[in-house]
Amino acid sequence: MAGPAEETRFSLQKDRMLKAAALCFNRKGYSGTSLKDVASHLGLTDAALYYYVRNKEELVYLCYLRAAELGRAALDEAIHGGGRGIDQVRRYLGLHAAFMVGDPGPVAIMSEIPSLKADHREEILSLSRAHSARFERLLEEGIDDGSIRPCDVRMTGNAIMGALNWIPKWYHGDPAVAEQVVTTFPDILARGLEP
Amino acid sequence: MAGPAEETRFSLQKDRMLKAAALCFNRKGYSGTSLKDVASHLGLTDAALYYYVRNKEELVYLCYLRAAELGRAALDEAIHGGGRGIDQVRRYLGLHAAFMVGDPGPVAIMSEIPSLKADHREEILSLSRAHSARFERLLEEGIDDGSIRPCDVRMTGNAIMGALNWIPKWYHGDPAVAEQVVTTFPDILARGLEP
DNA sequence: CAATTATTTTAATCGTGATTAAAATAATCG
DNA sequence: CGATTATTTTAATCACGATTAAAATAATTG
Repeated sequence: MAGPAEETRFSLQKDRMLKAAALCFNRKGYSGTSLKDVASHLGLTDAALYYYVRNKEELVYLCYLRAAELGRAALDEAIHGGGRGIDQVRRYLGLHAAFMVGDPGPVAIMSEIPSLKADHREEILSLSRAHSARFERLLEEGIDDGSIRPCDVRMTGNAIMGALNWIPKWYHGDPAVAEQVVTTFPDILARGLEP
Repeated sequence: MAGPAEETRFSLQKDRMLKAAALCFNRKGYSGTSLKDVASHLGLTDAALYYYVRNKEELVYLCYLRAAELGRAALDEAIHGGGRGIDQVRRYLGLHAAFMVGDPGPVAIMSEIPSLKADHREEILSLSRAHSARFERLLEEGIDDGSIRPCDVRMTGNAIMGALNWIPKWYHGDPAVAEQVVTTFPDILARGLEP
C-alpha cells in the first residue's frame, strides 16, 4: 500500500523522487528547498523533475497525499486488529511511529499547508481532519468500553499527533534510535490514557 | 523577562516586529514569508525592517532567542516552585502551554534551524539541547523521588516537547481554545508519567 | 522655531529559483 | 540494426524577494 501502484520504471523513479522531496521538505521547509536540492538527491538535474510532476506545488501535494495514505493505512490496520479501544490506540501508535522512522522515509512533511493551491489545500485538510476525527472516535470507543479514562478527546488527539508529527525534527536516521522510538512511543503516549 | 529590556520606542517597535515575524514564520515558514509580509503586519514597508535588524536571518535568530528565553523562564519558574519531580514537571507544562497560546504570541517558530547562519545555529542548538537536558533531569529527579515511573527520559522528553511545539500548527488564536489548552495539556502530558 | 536625530519610504540593484522549449541521450521494440 | 518512445540535459526566460542608498518625513531637543 505504501509503494507505487505499478512497478514501471516511471513510477519507481517518481516514488524515489517523493521520498527525496519529503526528506528535503522536512529539513528545510517548502520554500527553503529548491528543486535542485531534490534533484541532486537523485543524481538528476532540476529540470528533469518536470517530467514527473507538473510543478513544485504538486510535489508537496503528493508528499502530503502519501503521508495521509500512510496514516490512514496505520489506522485501518490498527482498527482491523480489534480489541478494546486502548488496544487499538496502542497498535496505531506503534504503526504510526514505525513509518515515521522507517523505510518509507521521513514522509510526514512538516506543515507546509499554506504553500498548497486552494483546492489541494482543501483536499489535504479534509483528509487530515478525517484522520483526526477517526482517531478521536477511537478514543471515545475506549472511553465507552472503559479501557480509556474520560478526557478531552480533541486536546488529547492534538497532543498525541503533535508528539508523532514532531519526530522528523529530532530523528535523523540512526537505526538504533528508530528502534527506540518504535518500542517506547506507544507506551509513553498511551499510558496516560488508562483509567 | 519576556518584554523588551528598556521601554524605548525603538525597543517596543522591535518587539512588535519579532512577534509579527514569529507569527508569519509559524504560518509559512522562513523562506515562505517575505519581509513584506512581516512589514505589512506592522503597517510598514519591507525596507523599514532593516532599521531594526541587519537582515532576515537575524530576524529568525532573534525569534529563536526569544522562544528559548521563554522556555527557560518557564522551566526556571517551575523548578523554583519546588515540590516533587512530578509537581515541577506539571507546573512547567502549564507555563509552557500558556505562553504557546498566550500574549507573547505564537513565539515558538517551527524548526527553521537550517536557515540560520552557522554560528547562530550553534548557539540556538546549544540552548535547545540545554533546555531538553534540564527537562530530562527533572524527569530523573521525579524518578528518584518516586513521583515518576522509571522511563526512557530522552524519548519521553522528545514526545512531550513535540506535543508542545506542535501547538502553533493547530492553535489559531481562539481564546476559548487557549483556555482549554492550558487546563488540559499539563494533565494529558503528565498523567502518563505517574507510577 | 531651528537644528538635529530618528524613522520610514522610494527607487534602484542583484541573485536565486521556478519554469519552459528545444536538443541530446538512453531505452525499447520491431 | 533502425525507428520510435522515454528520459534527461542545456540554455533561455521571468518573477520575486532580499538588500542598499538616497531622499523624505516625523520626532525631539535646545
